[in-house]
Order: sequence, then structure tokens, then C-alpha cells
Amino acid sequence: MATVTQILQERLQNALQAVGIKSDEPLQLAPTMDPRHGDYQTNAAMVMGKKVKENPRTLASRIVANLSTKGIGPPPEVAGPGFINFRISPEFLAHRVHELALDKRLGVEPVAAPKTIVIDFSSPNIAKPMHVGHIRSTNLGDALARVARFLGHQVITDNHLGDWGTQFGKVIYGWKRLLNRATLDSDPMEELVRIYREADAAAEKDPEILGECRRELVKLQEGDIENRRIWQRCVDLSKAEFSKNYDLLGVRFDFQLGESFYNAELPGVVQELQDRGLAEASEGAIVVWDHELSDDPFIVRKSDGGFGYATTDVATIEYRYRQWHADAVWYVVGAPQNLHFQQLFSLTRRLGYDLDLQHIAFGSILGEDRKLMRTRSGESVPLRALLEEAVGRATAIVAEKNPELSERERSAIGRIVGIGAIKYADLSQHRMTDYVFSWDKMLSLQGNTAPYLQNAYVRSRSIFRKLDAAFVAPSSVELGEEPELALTKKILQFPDVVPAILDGFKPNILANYLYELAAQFHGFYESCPVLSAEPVKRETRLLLCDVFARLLQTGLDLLGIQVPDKM
RNA sequence: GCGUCCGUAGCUCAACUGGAUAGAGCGUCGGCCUCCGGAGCCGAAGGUUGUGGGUUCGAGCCCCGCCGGACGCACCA
Repeated sequence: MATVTQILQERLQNALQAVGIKSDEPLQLAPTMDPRHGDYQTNAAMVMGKKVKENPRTLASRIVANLSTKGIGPPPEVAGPGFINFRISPEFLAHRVHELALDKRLGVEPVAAPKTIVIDFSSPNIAKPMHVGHIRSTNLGDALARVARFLGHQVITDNHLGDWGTQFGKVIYGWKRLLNRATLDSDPMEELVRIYREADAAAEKDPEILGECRRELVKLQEGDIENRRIWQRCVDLSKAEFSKNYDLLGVRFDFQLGESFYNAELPGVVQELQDRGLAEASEGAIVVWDHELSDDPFIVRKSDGGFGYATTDVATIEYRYRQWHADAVWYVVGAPQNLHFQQLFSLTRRLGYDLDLQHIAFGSILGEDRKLMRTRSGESVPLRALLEEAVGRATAIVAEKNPELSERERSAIGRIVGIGAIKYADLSQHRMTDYVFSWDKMLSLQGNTAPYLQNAYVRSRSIFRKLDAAFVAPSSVELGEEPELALTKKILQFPDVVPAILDGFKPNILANYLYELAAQFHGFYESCPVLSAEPVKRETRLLLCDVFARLLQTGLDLLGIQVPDKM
């Protein structure tokens, strides 16, 4: 089913044609900000008026004279400098919301041309615990994957683990000399971090130990059996630990191909770059220059003969292109890596790949002191502890607000609310802004938070528990009162909002929409009794409640957030 | 120094990609419970969108210059 804006767009295009105007681009037509300007508006007459040098208001009048809104609402009006304002009739609203209610996809059409999109996100490093810095990448990547899939794209999620690098020299050194087996069994991650830190500190003081670490690294890279085995153990232990976080967050990956997966390809990549004249020797290293971007080189082979992540990233793109036939690759990685990706993308273009590459950057998470979030001792905050604290805090709030819940219900709800709060605090914000992490704000039951939305869902669902039989959508819908109309108008925007998320990779526009939707619902809920209304009104209102709940559930699910039945 | 990003109510954030009188929440003040979950709703106060120019019918958004901040700039990822 077409969306309301699509229907109006079509009418507008017909009218433009009738007055002899061609537009190469689709003209803006969107819901109004202010109800006094109607329900939808377009600036087509002002945009086109400039092009054809006609007074915008007279052009607007000509367009309106040729614009049929039959079946949709009253004739549109010209206002201000040349806006064309549309109003939607209650009958049309009723018809549309009824249609939407009967649609499993809630009015969201799959895209006409599905693409194969690889989404690269989360990417923690082996032998280091995940920390707050991984939250945004993980949440954003997962949400974008869900949205793209819902829209019908072929999505491949890939966790590009940092499982290869110079830190393994120290880890292996520490494993051989400092390892405590008992701690490794009880808390493997902590033990891996400890041996790394101690080896690192020792290497700092003693050049001989540093040399020893380097030799361990070289042995690993050369395929030494024992070092290889230790490395594999570290990878396995770390992945098991990461999985606990991902399970708690409800995040899944199609693949977890770490950097090591591409090791064998690296010499060939550099050779290819040299053969094609893209890479050259510089200060002992092999580098690619792009002076338009930066005076710093893209180093594809280090002067010691080793390879860094630049080379791995090129190999990864080639793999994704050849093996998965990717049309697009989205990297959900923090803003500081901007230059790296510009260089990588530029090189990829020069290599001739027909790929849509996107660096989906995001800002940092700050502590209440407005500085990068750290623990009191100055460490980065472990993700696991953070998630568990969220669940704990949410469980306590739920227990206080609703003491009748069983312990089992309480902990299940606490998890949904706590994890939802963390995710929503992140995703409801514009991704580029640094945001201040605040337990009180994200767990607040007021304002634009997950608990507020989850509660709105719970309220809407609680009505249905009072029904004798399962709810069945009525055969007709009749809208009358203002709150019903306002809620319906907001509901009908959903099919336009979801595709818009991918325009700028901004899940926050969905979050904002859901919040406005919930606010409209509460207004409706306050002033329009449902169960005690006369039969026709009652059926209509039940349908609105049902659609609202499904929209909220679907919308939050696209953000990777669950809803409880009670809370 | 060069580059990227950011600067909006006291605080935390929006603003549908250039549209009409810049919106929410918290906090402050004032209203609303014989009624489906008040974890709610309605209202008031609060702004020269860091700053000075420019582009045009129209700028928080685009261009240029300042001020202030975060981050990145050769072999870590």
C-alpha cells in the first residue's frame, strides 16, 4: 500500500503536468509542523516558481486549480509565500488506518530494488573486554541491520573482530610465564587482561622482555604451533565472553570473521597495489598516497615487513565483494577513524570496485563530568558491568512500582527495561552528538525514554486483557473526536518514517517518531474512554489501541528493544 | 599548523535534509483522579540557535571569517 505522502505526491505530479511543469527531482511534501497549516504541505510552487520564473503564489493557485484531492480531503489551500496545504478528511483517515491495521507490515512497503548490504559493527578486540565504547557501534549497527532487513534488503552482519595484532606478543609472553590457571577457568577475560597488563608493564621497564614479546609475536605470525594454539585459546575465550554481552543485548551476527581471517591475502593485496602503480615505497614501508585527502600515507606494509589494519581492510572489502556480492558496505565505527576510511574508500574506488561504502560515524559517550566516560580509577567502563547495572537498577524500579509481580516476572521485565533503556538512550540521540550518560535520565519514566514507551505499550495492552474474547479488527472504522484524529494522523506517518531512517543512517528519527506517537496515544487515552464507549466507537478505539501497540512493538523492535506485557 | 565533527531554553536533547511563530523532557509555577495502569494528561514561564558577514521569497541547517570545545594527523587498531 502506498503511503499518504506517496498518494499526495502522485496527485501533485499530475497537477504539475497539467500546468506544464516538469520536475526532475521529487518535490518535498511532508507532514506539517503546525496543525494550523493543515496536515501535509508542499513547497513545490516556490521551488518550481524559481525555476520557471513565475510568482510562487500564482503558480501555487494554478497547481491547486488542477489538483484533485478527491477521496482524500477538501481542496488544498495556498498559504504564505506559496505553500500548498493539504487537509485529510476523517473518512480517508479512517479508511487508511483500517487498511494499515489489516496489513502485517503496518503499511511499510519493501524497497523496489533490494541490495546486498554488509554491515560491519561492534568489532571488539580479542583479549580485551568490551567497554562502553562498543555500545554505540553495537546498537547502531544492529538497529540499522534490523531496519534494512525489514525494508527487504539482503543484510549480512559481520563482526570484524580485532583478533590479530601486535598485542599478541605480550599476551603470549604473559600466558607462558604469568598465567594463573584457576583464574583463567573462573574469569578468563580478567585473567587475559591481567597477563597482558603485566607483560606490558614489564616490557616497558625491561627492553629484554620487550624483545621477548616481539619474538613471541614473530613466532605466532610464522605459524609456530604452540603460539598458534595459545592464540586460538584466547580467541575462543574472548568470543565466549563477547557472546554473553550479545545475548544480553539480543544482538546476532551472521559472521564473525576477524582480521586474522584475511592474513593469507595480505601479501597479494600489496603486490596488486604495487603492480597497478597505486602503492610505492616510502621510508622502508609500502604506502598509498592521496594528497587530496591528506599528507599522511595509507600504510599497506610496515617497514618491518608486517601488515596493519589498512591492508586487512582492503582484503576484507575484496572478500565481501567477491564472496558475498555486496552492493554496499556500512562501517559503524567511531568518528576518530574518519581519515582512515576516507583513505580506504578512495583507494577502493581507484581499484575500480563498484561499491557503496559508508562510514557511519558516531560521537562519544561522556560521563556526568562531560569527559569521556571512565570508571573512578580512570579505566574504561566494562560493558558487562554496565549492562548488569542497568538490569539491576531497572529491576529495582520495577519492584518498587509494581510489588505484585513475581520474582521471575520482575527479573524478566528488569532485563527488558534495563537493556532497553541503555539502547534507547543511545539510539534516540542524533548519532554524531557526544552524549552524557545518565542512569537517572535513561531510566526515567517520563520523557523520551525506553521505560516511558514500554509503559505506553503496557497501558495499551492492558485494555485487551479486560476483553472476554480475542480482539478482531472491525469491518469499518469511524473517527470523530479530535484525539482520535490526531492519533490516526500520527499512526499513518509510520510507513514514511521507516525508510527515512536509512537516508542519513539515523535511527533517532524513528525514536522521535515513537515518542510523539506515544504522546498522541496518551492524549487519546486520557480523553477517549475505550471499553465504556458505544459499540462503533468502542471497536474503532480498540483498533487504534491495537495498531498503536503493534506500531510501538514493531518500531522498538527495529531499534533492538523489546516490550514487556506488564511492568 | 592541517583535517574531521560539534556549539540550540538553567540542564539533557530534537527540529523529517532550505520552509511559516525553533520543539520536547528534567527543573520551576499552576490546573486535572466516582472512569480502561496518574508510571498519565492540560497549561504558564523560559531563546538575538557561540559570533560577524554573505547567498534568497525564506537560514539552526548552505558559503566565508572569527571565538570556544572534542577528536585525528607514518608503520596500534
